[in-house]
Amino acid sequence: MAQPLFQAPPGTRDLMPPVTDRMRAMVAIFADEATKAGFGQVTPPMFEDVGVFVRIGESTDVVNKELYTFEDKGGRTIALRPEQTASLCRVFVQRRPLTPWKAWYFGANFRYEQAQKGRYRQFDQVGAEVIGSSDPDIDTEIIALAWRFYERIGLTNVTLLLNSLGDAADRGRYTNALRTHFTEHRGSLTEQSRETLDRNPLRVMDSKRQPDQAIIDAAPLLGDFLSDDARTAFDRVQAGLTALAIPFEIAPRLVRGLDYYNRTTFEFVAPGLDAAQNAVGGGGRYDGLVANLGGPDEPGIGFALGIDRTLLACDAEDAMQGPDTTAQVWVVVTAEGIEGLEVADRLRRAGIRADRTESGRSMKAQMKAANKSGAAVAVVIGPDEVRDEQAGIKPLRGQGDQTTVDNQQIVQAVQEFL
RNA sequence: GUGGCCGUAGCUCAGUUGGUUAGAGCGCCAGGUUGUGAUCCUGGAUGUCGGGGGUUCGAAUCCCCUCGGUCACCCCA
Repeated sequence: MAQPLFQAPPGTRDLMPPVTDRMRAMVAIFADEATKAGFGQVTPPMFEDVGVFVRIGESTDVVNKELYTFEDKGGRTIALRPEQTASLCRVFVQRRPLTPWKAWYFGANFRYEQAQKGRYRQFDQVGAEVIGSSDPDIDTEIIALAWRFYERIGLTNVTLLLNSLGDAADRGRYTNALRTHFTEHRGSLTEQSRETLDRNPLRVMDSKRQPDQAIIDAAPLLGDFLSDDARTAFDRVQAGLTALAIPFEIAPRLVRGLDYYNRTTFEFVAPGLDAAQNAVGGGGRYDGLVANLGGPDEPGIGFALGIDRTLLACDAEDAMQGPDTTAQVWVVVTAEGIEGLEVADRLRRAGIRADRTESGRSMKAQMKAANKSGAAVAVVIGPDEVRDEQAGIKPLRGQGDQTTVDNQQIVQAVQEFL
């Protein structure tokens, strides 16, 4: 049937091996890097009071049109999280851990969007946040965490784009300058950009539409609007990255889509990823968001990395292959008893990946399955072996004849082939 | 939300200007080898041709609607 009765909802996928194996390994590497850097894992619920996410900014698409919301049986308005930074800020406000608080996370996010390559309605991210410090060296440290992660998974074709949005006041002055500039050229802008201009002039900078490019190129640059403080901090971050030998590219027009960002913002782009969506990670400082959520006026910075997209980027350069999950040994049993179960269990307890064919199949069928599994060796047990309390040990690759060992020697005999 | 392309077996796909019981390869199952895989040979099973409606003597093929996939816009990881 080409279209079964039920399918995964649009924009969602069923992740299966080997993708699941690679993702698991990737998350384990991130966990290791984050732990080494002093971050603790935090797992907030996948849904929150919708208000938590509304604080991200009402002019962002993520909240004004992509939010999955529903009313629960208690009459609360709940939203599936579209990202986790706001959730982590809520955790901070509710739990009040000591500052600076360093937390990392992993999990699914949900956005109601039209799916395309690298973009799904449910997608996994790993991320890290530091709340309670405005030290620009923390900015560097957070960027370094992401960078070292990419290095560890073997992804080499990644570009770090860096910018500073300045403080709220700088941003306000800059936004006004942009509004003036774009309004002057309003007639030449695409219709979509004109709409964006009315909502949020900053975001017009993000347009990839050809007719807009000339006007965007002529627009004032954020760098000219930075306060001395913001400028000094930005310089310090650049010095830090240089000291850590982390290459970066200043992207004066990098304007990230979430309203809460200020000062340091960055994005990781994978040019090898053959898709329109080639930003594999991004983040920035969000001083003010915690206060917005009803907490103390603590600054914060963090990033999120898309697991799906990162994996796609890895595909482009054959990186992050994931663990070997093929069976090492196949247990072939044609006797009536339960020897197959027993031997497989014994091998597994010895740490060996051992599998078997369902009982009752012919020896030929079982050997075929053994061969196809990729196992290096088969343990063969028929009525004769059961009677003699022995087992046949048959190499499945290369040459070598089948040998016979005592039942108690099976694990040891198999190990010689691994 | 908008647009392009695409829906035929488990998978990849063929199917002429509409014309008999809709095909191939791979995979799967069985046998050749009554206790031994890979190669080889033989045989076998599986399709509401995504769904609904229409045109027609006749529709996988043409028309309409609908569902789904994919890529792109928008936006973002």
